[in-house]
Amino acid sequence: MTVLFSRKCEYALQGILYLAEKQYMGNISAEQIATDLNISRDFISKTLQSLVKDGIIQSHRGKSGGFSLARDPDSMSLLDIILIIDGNSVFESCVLGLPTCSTESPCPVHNKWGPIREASRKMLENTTVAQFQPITGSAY
Amino acid sequence: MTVLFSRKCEYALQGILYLAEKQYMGNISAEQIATDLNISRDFISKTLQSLVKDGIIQSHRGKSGGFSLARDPDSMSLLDIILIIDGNSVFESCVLGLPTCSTESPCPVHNKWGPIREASRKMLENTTVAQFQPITGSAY
DNA sequence: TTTAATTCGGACTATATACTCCGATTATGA
DNA sequence: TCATAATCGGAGTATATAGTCCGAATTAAA
Repeated sequence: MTVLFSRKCEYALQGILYLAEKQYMGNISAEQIATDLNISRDFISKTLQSLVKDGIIQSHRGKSGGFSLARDPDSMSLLDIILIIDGNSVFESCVLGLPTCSTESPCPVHNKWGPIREASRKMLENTTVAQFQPITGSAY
Repeated sequence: MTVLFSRKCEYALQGILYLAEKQYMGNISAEQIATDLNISRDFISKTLQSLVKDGIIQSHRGKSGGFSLARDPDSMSLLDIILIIDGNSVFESCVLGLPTCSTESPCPVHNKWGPIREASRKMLENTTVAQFQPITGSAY
């Protein structure tokens, strides 16, 4: 079960953090990434492909091809990635799932939840991909 | 798509908040609840049935039967309900889904996330079902 | 120019969650 | 005692997400 973000989003974050770490090595194959992150090659491959479409990472086919970051990791926040993949429903939708809940007509929990929601959004917005290098030896 | 809790959990919270509001009316039928909350009768029924097993609410069969709270709404926190239905994975698991991430060997995001996780847990723990009455006229 | 390594893309399967259906059971009250 | 109104419980369907498979296209280097 996913905690907060979709599995696809989790894998994307893992993949990007990994690519940022290995940035100096140029293209890295899906095979290599899958092995290091202990994820199925086909699945991380699919996930990374969609990130290519989103312009977050680059890919190169053929021999010695692979994936690499498309943007400066300094200008890439975790929030950027989350918004692209999962959208902003995590930060907007009602916690109780009430369809009619909104800022104007808040459900019982809405106002209590607001500050926490804002804090997490800000944290993710202010945390860039670059901040995490090097991460080798950590939970990977 | 669910935001934070499972759909079952969302419906359970809605149902319990609703029952707390209508507490003085005694048994309320699944039919009635479904209509007021705009949820399928069969589904809210199933959800409430499992809450009966968990001892959170009571049920009575037969004519003029229905559901009612089993405990004092003052002593029922939102966290109680969430833990029973979704477990505590929301508060424990790694945000990035890394299986090896833990307090001892935290992933890059782990420590940044900690305070927010704690704040939300505390909020849910300190918010009782009783605090929300009456909620008629709000987002229901 | 050929071979090997790689992404790409489409179609497929698996699984968990969400949701429905309906008959059996139970209780009330006329 | 009978009709009615309700939960109970089990089995089924629907849908979204997760994950796999494999062949085609592409590229680098031998």
